[in-house]
Amino acid sequence: MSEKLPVSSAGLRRDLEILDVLAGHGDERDTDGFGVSWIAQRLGREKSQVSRALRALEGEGMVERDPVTRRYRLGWRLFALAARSQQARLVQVSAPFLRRLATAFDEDAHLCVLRGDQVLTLVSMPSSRAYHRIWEGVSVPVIMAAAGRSLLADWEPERVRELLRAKLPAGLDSAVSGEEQWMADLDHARTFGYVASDVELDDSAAAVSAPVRDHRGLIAAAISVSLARVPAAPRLEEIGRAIADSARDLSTALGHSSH
Amino acid sequence: MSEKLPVSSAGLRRDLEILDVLAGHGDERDTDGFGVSWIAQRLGREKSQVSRALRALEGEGMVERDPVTRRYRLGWRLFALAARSQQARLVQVSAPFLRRLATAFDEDAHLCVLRGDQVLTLVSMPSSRAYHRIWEGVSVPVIMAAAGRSLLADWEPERVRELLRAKLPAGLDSAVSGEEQWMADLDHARTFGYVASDVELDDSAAAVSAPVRDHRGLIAAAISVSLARVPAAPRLEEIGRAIADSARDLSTALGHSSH
DNA sequence: AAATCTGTTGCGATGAGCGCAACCCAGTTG
DNA sequence: CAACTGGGTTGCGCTCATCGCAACAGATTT
Repeated sequence: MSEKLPVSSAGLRRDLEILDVLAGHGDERDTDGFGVSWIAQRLGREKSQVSRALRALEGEGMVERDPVTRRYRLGWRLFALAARSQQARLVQVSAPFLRRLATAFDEDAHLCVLRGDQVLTLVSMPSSRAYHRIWEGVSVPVIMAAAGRSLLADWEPERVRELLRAKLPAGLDSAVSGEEQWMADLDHARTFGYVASDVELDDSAAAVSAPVRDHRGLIAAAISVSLARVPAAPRLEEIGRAIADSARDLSTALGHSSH
Repeated sequence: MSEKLPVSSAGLRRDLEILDVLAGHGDERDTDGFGVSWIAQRLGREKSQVSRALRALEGEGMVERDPVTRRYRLGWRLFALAARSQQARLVQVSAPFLRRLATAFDEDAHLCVLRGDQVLTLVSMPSSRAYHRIWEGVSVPVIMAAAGRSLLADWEPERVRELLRAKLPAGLDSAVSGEEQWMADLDHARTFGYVASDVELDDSAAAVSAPVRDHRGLIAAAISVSLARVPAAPRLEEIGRAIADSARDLSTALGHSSH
């Protein structure tokens, strides 16, 4: 099982793989951190390697070790760094807008950005619903995410079609219709400032999203609200407009002077 | 200037020094990032080294490069890592703080988060008292919970008033006075970092709570300590300050850089 | 055009990190 | 008790990834 990858900085990649494991893979249950062997097995790496890497990371404050259970978790330094990243500002500015939406409809409201062909959720304002999956920090393929419609709204139609053809599930008919649906959705997002879509992977029934623009007018993020039940058409439109309004106000707060 | 330190993992240290520089600059002004040479000089390292390291970091999403100014700044991946583990870490890290408070005052200490308009208690640290009600996993309306004052501290006043008018029990006089009391409490929480309130549904006589902020600067939770007897004013203030201190330290441990 | 300032890259020497295996330390089990 | 299991650490040669220099390539400035 000896890897002969071309090269880059292998150490960095190893460290980041470890941090990714420690960040917990979405499933929230295991809250006590993880042990060396478990991580090593999960990554398919040598225990010794992981052990040494973790000690180094601990020395730098990137991870912490529970002195009694001897398990590792992410450390203070990582969080301190994250606080200084560009995204932190975006999050702070958007918080009140998300809160407003979350309480107005009592549904989860999210702020998402596009990273490559993945949609990354930066913030989730939870509703009062019983139990909810945590999406913060999680990436999903852009074509699977409701917010994807808003994030791609400004793309060249050709590029969108390319992406869809590469990524859309193969079934021919559904793919073609899916593609047309997508183009219509993007059009709707551009025209009305919001777009509704049924959601593929969330447990919600539908979602509405709206693009957020930065000071240059580029789409920097998307607000998305997931709906547990699909409302009647007029109500859906009303919700859509509310979200579009929020997105526009947020854009203004970010320095976007509305065209 | 060739370093001959004993060294453990030198690469990691180098990478983190670079990230620190990118994060650093303390000042919040319009930093559009830093160039290779500047960073190299600041760290006393070879340009080439820094250049290569940065490219690797960029490839992993730890830093991003402005395509026009060619300057680097912290990337999305740090933020995503932090956001993903935030919830789990909150529970872990808060435990010692809660325990310290619980033993210091011999009163129950709780960690609560906001879900929509409900307050959910994640952790309860029991005092030595005989009778102890279990709150973990229990949701109560935000306006009924002592911790609510801390959790809403960052809300815009209009939004709070909206919520109160919708939810506060109808009796006209009490509602109005209740509303004013609430706004005063929120003000107190913001100014002093803690707030005391008499409790509506607990069997305790009063409670003190304090807001906890995460790496994004958002109020992620509240520490609350319920008091069996209302102490004299000076003592109450002392307790409040202790809780505020705990909350501040916990915030720091979560990566909140107190601006 | 020369001078600077930026950032990237080719290359040989060398030392840091890899993987294996041995080891330590607790708990379990027979 | 000895044998076993599963967690984690460490000793040690071998190899290859990284270091630093110096040359290079663009932009800007003089």
